[in-house]
Amino acid sequence: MAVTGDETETGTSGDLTACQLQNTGSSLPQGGAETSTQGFVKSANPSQKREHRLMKNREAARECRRKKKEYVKCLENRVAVLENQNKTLIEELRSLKDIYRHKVE
DNA sequence: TTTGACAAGCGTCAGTTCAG
DNA sequence: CTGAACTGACGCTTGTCAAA
Repeated sequence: MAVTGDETETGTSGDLTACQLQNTGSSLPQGGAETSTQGFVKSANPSQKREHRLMKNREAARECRRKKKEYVKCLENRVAVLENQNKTLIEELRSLKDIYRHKVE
């Protein structure tokens, strides 16, 4: 056996932490250099404010999609690893059953 | 070559969440 | 309470591919 031993190691425990989507960066203050932005927002006229808001949202949407894509890829990885692990365990069980049967006979 | 179906990516809006 | 960030939903554009 030891067919997929290496893969199990990269998978299970690692992916549990790697596949987190919710709190990876969403609630972080994103850079922290908001002072200039705030100054701008206060002095800007409504159409400038709107433009600024749209730009911010555009970037946020892009980032959101990037994170989601990464998360999905991570989950798919995890599925592959677990499927391999499952296959290995089934094989192992079969061979143990076989050994047992020969002993009994 | 043309055309229709499909997937992927994008921008925008609206609703939600959270820090200040 | 308010402003900023996040995200689901919607419509639009673009690229790819198989069938005609």
